[in-house]
Amino acid sequence: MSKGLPKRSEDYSLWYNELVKKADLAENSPVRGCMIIKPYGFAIWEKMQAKLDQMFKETGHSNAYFPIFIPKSYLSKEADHIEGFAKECAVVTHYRLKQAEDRSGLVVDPEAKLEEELIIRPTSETVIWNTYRNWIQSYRDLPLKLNQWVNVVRWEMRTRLFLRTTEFLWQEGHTAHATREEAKEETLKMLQVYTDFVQDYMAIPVIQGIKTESERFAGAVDTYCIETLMQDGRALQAGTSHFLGQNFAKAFEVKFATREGALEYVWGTSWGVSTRLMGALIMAHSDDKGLILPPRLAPIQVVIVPIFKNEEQLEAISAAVQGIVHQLKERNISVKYDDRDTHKPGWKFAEYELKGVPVRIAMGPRDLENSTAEIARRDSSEKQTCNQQDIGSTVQHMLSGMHNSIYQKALKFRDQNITTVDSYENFKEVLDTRGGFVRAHWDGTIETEQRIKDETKATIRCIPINEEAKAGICIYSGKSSSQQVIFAKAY
RNA sequence: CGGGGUGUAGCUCAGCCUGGUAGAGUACUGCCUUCGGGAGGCAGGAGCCGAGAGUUCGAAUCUCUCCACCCCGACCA
Repeated sequence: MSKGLPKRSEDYSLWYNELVKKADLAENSPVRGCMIIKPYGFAIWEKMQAKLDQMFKETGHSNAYFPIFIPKSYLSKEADHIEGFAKECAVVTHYRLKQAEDRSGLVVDPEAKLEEELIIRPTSETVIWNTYRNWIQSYRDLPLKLNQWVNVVRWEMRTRLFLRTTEFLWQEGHTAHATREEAKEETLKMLQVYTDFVQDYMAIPVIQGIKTESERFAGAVDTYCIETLMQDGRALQAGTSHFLGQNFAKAFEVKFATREGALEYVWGTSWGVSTRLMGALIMAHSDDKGLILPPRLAPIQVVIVPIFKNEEQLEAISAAVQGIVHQLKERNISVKYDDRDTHKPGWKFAEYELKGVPVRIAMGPRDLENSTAEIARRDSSEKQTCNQQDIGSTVQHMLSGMHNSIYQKALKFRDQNITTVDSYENFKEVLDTRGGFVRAHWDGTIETEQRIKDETKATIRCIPINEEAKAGICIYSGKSSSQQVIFAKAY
């Protein structure tokens, strides 16, 4: 393991890239734009998955699986949907390879051309709604609330590990309802599930909002989102929940008989979060020493490092450590005892700081004499000496305190970096100097939004849904505006 | 697809201008001393110098062609 990480203040982007690699989260794959998620990175993703999956089940959803291949014709059925995804689809055209004539390798067998080309799912609305047509006949079949954990492919031009990759992992929920109200309620309920998860588990504050027409999901009536702010002042969309109206039901002829016997189109929603959350997790909290993981998602919550000169010392320390491990496991705290003699304590300290392990316990001969241990917090770098018998409770308090502490820190940062502006001059100045979220009045037109984007690279992240709408004047056009919206430069 | 850059040890790179036995740091292997914040010494293994063609007695180095990757722009969760 090489030493040192670039400093955030010097090159934030490089810091992120290096951190992802050095903390053993992920690396680039032989295929451009794809990533190899390493065991440590995947362990974090698994913890996210486990909690989210539980939350989905608790809100009445079931998991299912739909195929990765989608007939090309399906994509064409919803007009806006084609528009949004056509440009980034990977397409399967053949089903066989053969030996080249000159034996130089394998070539695509031109004889094996598919009758209908298949696209690799960029999202699964089409195949799912095509299936829902067969599953839904009556109001008794509704609501239908499914989720799937899968990979999807969107052929991106520029990629970055976790933040934007050609293939990524996500979950996509797809629900069907009898009424508009119920579907809207579902859309907002899942937005709230995401909000709770990101705030309570990832320790990142969010702004809930609704997307403008140009940022809306292709095929949705409304797209709701949660927006987060990274340490460099750029925004990151952490999750989206779409109210699909009857768009897909109409495209795929999904109708149901009402209680009264009338035939009506079904109302739909879809919602997803992806491995991009890993990017948010990394960028929201970590420092120049490495990752800072919120305790509830850390694969290892506590690491114990023995400090010893010889075999006898190690044995004596190990015996005392067993009691500590027991105390921690009793409290469902995940703990790793690193008694390797191949690395020195200082090396291990740096290593676990790089990997964001929330609490480190060090125990050496001096501690052994005093029945103590040294406990260090990753987020604040504070160290304290603790009696061995109190370690379980001390660590437990420390972990929950740490969650609150990093959340509060992120919240304070976020709030300090929301700037309200009343003029375009001021708007540009804020974007150029401090970045962050910029709250401003907007006249509601695509033209204004586009011009601002072209001139400043800032986009409308969302129209907040938890703020009182106050009328005003658009900073760009001077026309009337019904509400302030949130602008930012975004990932 | 435009504009710029880079390909040499697992990784980061020097060497190229001015052709002459393939280098450093780090990582790796072994031994000794160390061990409360990324230790030190000694020894060792490691390379089709991106690919092909050319010039030359001789090419990592000069010439040409190709390929790959990275950065900056146009698209996006």
